[in-house]
Amino acid sequence: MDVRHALLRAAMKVFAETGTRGATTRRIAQEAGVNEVTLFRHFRSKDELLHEAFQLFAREATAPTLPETPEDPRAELIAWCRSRHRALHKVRALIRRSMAEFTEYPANCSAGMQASVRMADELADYLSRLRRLGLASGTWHERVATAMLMGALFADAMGRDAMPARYPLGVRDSIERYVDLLLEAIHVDTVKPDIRALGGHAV
Amino acid sequence: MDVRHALLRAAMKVFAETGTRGATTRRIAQEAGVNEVTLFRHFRSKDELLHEAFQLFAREATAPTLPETPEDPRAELIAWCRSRHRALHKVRALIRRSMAEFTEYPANCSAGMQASVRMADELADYLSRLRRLGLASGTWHERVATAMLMGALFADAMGRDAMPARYPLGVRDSIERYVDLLLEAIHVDTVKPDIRALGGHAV
DNA sequence: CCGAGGTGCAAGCAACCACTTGCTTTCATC
DNA sequence: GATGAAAGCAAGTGGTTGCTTGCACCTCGG
Repeated sequence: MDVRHALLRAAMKVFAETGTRGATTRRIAQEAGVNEVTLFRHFRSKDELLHEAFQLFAREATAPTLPETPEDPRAELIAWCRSRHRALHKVRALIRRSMAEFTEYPANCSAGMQASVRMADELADYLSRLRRLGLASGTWHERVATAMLMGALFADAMGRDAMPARYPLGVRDSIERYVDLLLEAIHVDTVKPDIRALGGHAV
Repeated sequence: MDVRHALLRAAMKVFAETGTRGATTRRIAQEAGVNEVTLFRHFRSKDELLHEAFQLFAREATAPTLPETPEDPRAELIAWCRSRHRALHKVRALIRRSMAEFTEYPANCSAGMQASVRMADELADYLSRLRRLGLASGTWHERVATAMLMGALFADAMGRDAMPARYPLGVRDSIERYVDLLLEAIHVDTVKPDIRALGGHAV
């Protein structure tokens, strides 16, 4: 089963680099270090290979969770956002390709979108809990607040390397400040670590 | 020059549907309603056609502007965001394809990215003006606040039709609430229209 | 020692790709 | 009515693509 797994991984890599049309069976086989004929001995067609590769990829996705009972919202949200941003940024090329081919091949995109929806559900529930526990207040809509934070994370992960001018701060600082903006917006009183008291703010 | 223009428009349309590799000269010519040979009489190669098509597309982009002296930040920001969201959503297929091919063909993507950076500059400047005029306050970074709002708009425009579960509210309401969240985050006191006082908030 | 299963290799298939050639048709202008 | 530019049309070039065939090799367990 070693060759099979190598082919699946190679398929994902080549797909991320060149998309479905550009991911030729010759390139995938070469990337996996096997003969092209061997590819067709393990998979009936290129489509089947790509399909199974996407399924495997979706299964491997890890999901960090927000705590059921919030204790330190700021710390918990920052940790969650960092983990999420890291995961997005790591597979940004693949996400870009999948999104581009969403109309053409919706199946290849659906796994990632389901994961995205699950993440959004989790964050929205967490924000609702904050309000229910009296840790947050205001007239905000938890789905909109979720869309805002996750949108910022997503756009950051996708565009940071392509448009550095739009992201003068480092990833760590930026994420911290996204969370701080959201916390202000939903009226969460945070006890920021001492370090921040010294750091001051933007020029 | 009519045929030439039809070819350029057809090239953009087919590219948005299928990407560079999928945009064959046959399909583009068919879409433009001309013979494939005619395509090569007007453009030396497929690459040249696509390149000129991107340039034309970038020239046609319109740019709504935020006022130099803010008067009603909420209304001005909502209008700006709506216009920006509409523009993004209209060409979302093209943006997705361009982003996917950013690594392979950076040139095709650069025009859109430049427009995006210009927009971000404009918004960041506007937010700075708000603070300078005493209309906003706090320790937020104007580039991060900009990234957050534009990220929300971008992700919304790209993902709303693919993941409706994440966007239960309509476009108009959502944008209004993105802006309201941002205004709370950067401490802008807004006088919301009376309608909102009646509307209540999320369940 | 045998045979079965997995692999590599060379070659080939039909379809499609970007692009070219040679020729005919259209049509406004002189 | 002649002329020239722009377009259509049929055919063909060499290269790539997904996929197949036939055969040699190699490494196992029995």
